Amino acid sequence: MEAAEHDKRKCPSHLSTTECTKQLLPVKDALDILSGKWKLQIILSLTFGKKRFKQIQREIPGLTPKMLSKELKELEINELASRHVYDTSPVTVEYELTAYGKTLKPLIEELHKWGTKHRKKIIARAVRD
Amino acid sequence: MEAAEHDKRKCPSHLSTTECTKQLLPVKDALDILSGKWKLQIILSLTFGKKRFKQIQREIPGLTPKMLSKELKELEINELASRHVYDTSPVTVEYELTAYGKTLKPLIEELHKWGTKHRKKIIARAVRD
DNA sequence: GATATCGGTATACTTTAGGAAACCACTATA
DNA sequence: TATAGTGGTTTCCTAAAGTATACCGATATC
Repeated sequence: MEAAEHDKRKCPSHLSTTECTKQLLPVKDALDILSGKWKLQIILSLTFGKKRFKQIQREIPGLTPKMLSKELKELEINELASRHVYDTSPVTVEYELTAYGKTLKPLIEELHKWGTKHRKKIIARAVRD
Repeated sequence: MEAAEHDKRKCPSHLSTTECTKQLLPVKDALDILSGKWKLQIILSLTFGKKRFKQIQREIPGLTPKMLSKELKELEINELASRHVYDTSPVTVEYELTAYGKTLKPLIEELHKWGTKHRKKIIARAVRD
């Protein structure tokens, strides 16, 4: 009975349908880290070194403090960036990519590679038609 | 003057700030293809072979025909999936990943790899605390 | 003749993401 | 004493994403 319920058209023979969707969870996690309007730009900005709050905001036109604050908190929660407060006046806060945060690099490069090919393909079609 | 305007803390020395953000466009393109609530599951479903509309819908619980229709159209527009209509009764429509659509696989695997590590890290921390 | 299946579409609704503007305590500068 | 900069928060609002439900014409089955 159990074996008969498995439909080979849906999933590879060694995986049940629910196991398949479980495989998607980590992919969605990774995607969540990178998607959204500002995350990539903020991460990119931090790949070039430590940055202060206003400094990031100035670099990224249109980015409001609310959004920046929210995104930086998420980066911290995910241990991708660290926050350092210095007791100066006015207070200095620096954000920095962690070593772990830097492990995103190959992933972003892979996205860049595929995206570049895709741009070419879509633009080529637009010219053709 | 022009050279002096370039801030090395922001971007690598060979790129201007605007050139940097241009580099992000293809990354965003790739991300757009994969993000959204259903895209990944639909693509995954099609990696196991041709599928009919209702068949996909039955495989993915919660997916409404409106969303499925919309996502399939986007996949078609991006040439990731193809649509074949057969003049049977009732009409048969099959969707299939194109060869190009299959080039997403290494990208999704990369996301899976990073996401799996990330899950472990975050779960380990949750257990620790 | 009623019901079900096929591949969708149409309309109305809720939920989430993001934007605009004002504001906070603190301090340095003019 | 006024102004500007620091790192944010709060409130209100709009736009986009997604959900629920009903419906369509065609045909096959009961």
